[in-house]
Amino acid sequence: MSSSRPTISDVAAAAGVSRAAVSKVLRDAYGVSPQMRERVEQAIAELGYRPREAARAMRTATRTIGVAVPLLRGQFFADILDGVYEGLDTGPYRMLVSPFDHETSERNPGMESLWDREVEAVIVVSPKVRASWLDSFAQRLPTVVVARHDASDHYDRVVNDDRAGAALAVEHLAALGHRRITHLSHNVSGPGVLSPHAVREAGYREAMRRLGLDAYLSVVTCGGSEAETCRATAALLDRGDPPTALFVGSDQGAFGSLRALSEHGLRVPDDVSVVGYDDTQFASHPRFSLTTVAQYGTAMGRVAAELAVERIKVRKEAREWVSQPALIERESTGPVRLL
Amino acid sequence: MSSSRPTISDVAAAAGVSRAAVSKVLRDAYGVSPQMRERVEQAIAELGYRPREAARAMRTATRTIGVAVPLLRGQFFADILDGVYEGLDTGPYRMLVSPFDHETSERNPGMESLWDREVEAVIVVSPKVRASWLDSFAQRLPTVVVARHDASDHYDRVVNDDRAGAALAVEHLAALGHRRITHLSHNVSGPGVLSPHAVREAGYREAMRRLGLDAYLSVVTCGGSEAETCRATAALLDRGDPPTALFVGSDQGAFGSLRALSEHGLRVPDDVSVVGYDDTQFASHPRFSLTTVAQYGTAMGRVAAELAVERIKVRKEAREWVSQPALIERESTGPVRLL
DNA sequence: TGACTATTGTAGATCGATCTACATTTTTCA
DNA sequence: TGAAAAATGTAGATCGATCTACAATAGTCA
Repeated sequence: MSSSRPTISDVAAAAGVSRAAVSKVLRDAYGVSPQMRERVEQAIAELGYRPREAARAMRTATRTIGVAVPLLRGQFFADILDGVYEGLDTGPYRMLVSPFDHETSERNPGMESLWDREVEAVIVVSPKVRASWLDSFAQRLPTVVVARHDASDHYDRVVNDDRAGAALAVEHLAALGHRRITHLSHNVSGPGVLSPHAVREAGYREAMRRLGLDAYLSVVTCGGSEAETCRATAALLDRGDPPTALFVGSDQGAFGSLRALSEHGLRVPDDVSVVGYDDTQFASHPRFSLTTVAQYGTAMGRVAAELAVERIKVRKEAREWVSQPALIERESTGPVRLL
Repeated sequence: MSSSRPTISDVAAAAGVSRAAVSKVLRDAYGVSPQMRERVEQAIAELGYRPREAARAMRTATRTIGVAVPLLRGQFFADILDGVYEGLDTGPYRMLVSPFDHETSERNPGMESLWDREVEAVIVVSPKVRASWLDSFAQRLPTVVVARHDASDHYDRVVNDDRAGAALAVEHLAALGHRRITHLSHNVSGPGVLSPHAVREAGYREAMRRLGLDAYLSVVTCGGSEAETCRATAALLDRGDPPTALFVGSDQGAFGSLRALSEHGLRVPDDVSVVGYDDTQFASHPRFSLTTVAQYGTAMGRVAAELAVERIKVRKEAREWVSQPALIERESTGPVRLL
């Protein structure tokens, strides 16, 4: 009582009824007369009472879905979060976000913290942790993994057809006459991870071969930040014999490449064509006008939310949902320059 | 037991000790022999036991600080979240994020949901809700409000000196010879809110007057998204007599203005100079090279975290921390064109 | 040895909700 | 009217941790 948080007992005392009666009102349960409801609701309003989630969680499900994401830089994560929010907004589930920074290949602390808080399902973008860890986690708690290709009998997956997406990019560039197409890949994950970037790289190699461009295969691997990709691109340009086109593993990275090209005094697309991946917000800005492969992050988030809810309620077996990529042509790509 | 989550009793049974003994090991409390610790830890590992936060919260503080932010679009929010994470990373407090979308002027559901979860303090970016609501909330739970200027005896504030920031922008443009400087303000909040945008607008007016440019005062108000600011800028340009310089209330908005200028075939800075606010990631990209006012969002987040922790532990009275803005000159501003 | 202290462990109350089982009152209708 | 059914309310167990109070055991030293 007094200065600390009011409890259900305080409300009961104020309304002159039992704790059970208040609980019934809170839960909209059977057996409450209009008069009692009235009295209780007034007491609740007077005291500013709100039930403690922790106490509820002792007896009932939390109606909460947890989302674990790497620290929130990067437009693509924001797209996914938006989608999850949308997907849950109309239903009874709330969303709780646990950002994490210290993911290792052995464990994901963001997911563990959500497990501690008894969320009913977890949606996760976890690029580093090994698939076997995710798998054992998912045996305890319904889990939807976004943007990883590892197969699993235990967790749902929402993933883009990155192989097809890479093919779209390569075919587009090849159709413009490019042969020397370098792929800047962010495939930096360790063992036990089948990342989208690994699949994009495989898709790139496959498409290049299919188009008879084996001789021009060229992959540079670097981190996915703008700065790292900028550095990697600069190094590539400093080597003799630079490519006429870049297929970069993300928009974020592509912006870094554009920075490096600009600093090298090269024009886009006149000297070098650039294709990104994700179709993030800035790609469409006229200052970038970046040709890119859309994977529809918001839709992926929305689907992840739906799968999570489904899995809590009824479905037993794991499912996979694949988003179909589309090429968005803009002005960062053009015909190869004839010598 | 069996298939559901293991409890402390399961661990106790497996280790052949009492529940209290396990609890001691968990809390690193006094009175545990090395042998007992060994046995208990082994049982914990075997069962994959992790204590339920909800059960703990019934008896002890949660050691959690909640962060409530509008849905996560916008680089500036991401900067703040990063800062909060950094600020808490070394201490005992964890961070929980509650994104919200349906903030009204009467209440902020994200903050309420954190209160339900018994976080020990709340850090919030809440542009819409009235100050009086924040004030009454803060009387129940330590609260740090980021990016609002409303005075309060109950919550801490972390805020930029927006008046000075606006002056920096105006002075910079005036020094380049601009007179017809229009301010695109995102000051769209209702009553009971003293937003940074309101203060920037006031700062703009004050600086213009101080510089003898009263006659050129011109403010256009629009939402803060890129799209809305783009539309507002386009409308402004369609009116006759367009300004030679724009001071936009945010980088996000400034990117929208750049889009509109580009679509109108106007060059920056040759035809129109543009200044943003926030110094977000993309402002430094050569494709934008946006002159802007830095307010150091990451530092603000870090300070907010420190204030929150301080307030939980010891401090009783509310404090204000003011970040000093700095002008970052880039290539989106230049001398006014002589006719 | 025996008294005192330190160490190691446990029993059981407690936190604030939910919810079953049951008691009491009111309504229905033969 | 009176018995059955429906409506309304409460008592008290319960969830899984923490933590106080205390018991049992081991160690110390006059």
